[in-house]
Amino acid sequence: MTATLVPVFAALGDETRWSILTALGEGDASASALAGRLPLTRQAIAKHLNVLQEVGLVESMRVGRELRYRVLGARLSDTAKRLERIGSEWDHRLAAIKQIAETL
Amino acid sequence: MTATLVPVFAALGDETRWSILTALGEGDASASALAGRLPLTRQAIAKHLNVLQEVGLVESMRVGRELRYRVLGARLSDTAKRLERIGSEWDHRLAAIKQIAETL
DNA sequence: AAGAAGTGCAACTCCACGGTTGCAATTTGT
DNA sequence: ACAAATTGCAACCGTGGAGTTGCACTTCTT
Repeated sequence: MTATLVPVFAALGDETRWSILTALGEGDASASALAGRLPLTRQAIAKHLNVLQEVGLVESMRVGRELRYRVLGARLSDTAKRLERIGSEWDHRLAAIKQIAETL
Repeated sequence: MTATLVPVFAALGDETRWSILTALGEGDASASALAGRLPLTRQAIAKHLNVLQEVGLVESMRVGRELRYRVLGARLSDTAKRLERIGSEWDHRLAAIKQIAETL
């Protein structure tokens, strides 16, 4: 469930994937439905949705004969928190190093 | 200065780039110095450092004949904040949509 | 002055990724 | 039972990114 961080960033590092996410933000939808709104083939979209699902940014559920997808905003918030932590730790470490370097 | 968000994620979506960042976390270093610690050519590292610099995750400064790089933790924190925002907005929107759907 | 250390640039290979097309399989509605 | 809608799978193509090698250029050091 808690996919490692890097693949999540890789998934978010693609413009068209964001267009799919924002399109999904208008409401849950299937790959075919999204293909109607975006300049992409259904299959291309399906591939992207798989990527997004594998890193937990999206979840799917069957509704009759269609697979409906939903954005998981929580995953974004979670990722953000982890990134924030790393960022602040980095600053602390750099500050510590600077201290040491200056006291030499 | 404030590079668009997506390229930053693309830069962070690479395992070896993280290894470079963490290596840099031990203290500022040049591409050649890093090449001594990582299983990569100096040129490969230089390319990655360019990518990281273009999205503002790293800054460089000349010291004699070498180019020394430093991690910018603040950029990570900044990116995290923006991501957090997007995530929460998403949840709000989804909640709103759910409301509407249920009151139909 | 000369060699060592470091950077910059260019060309090349390899492969993963985004995208497409085509067809089979499943499910729904009438 | 049949046609339409939807998904699933596989093969294929093109491009860009990661990495390497090789060489020229600059800058220390002695």
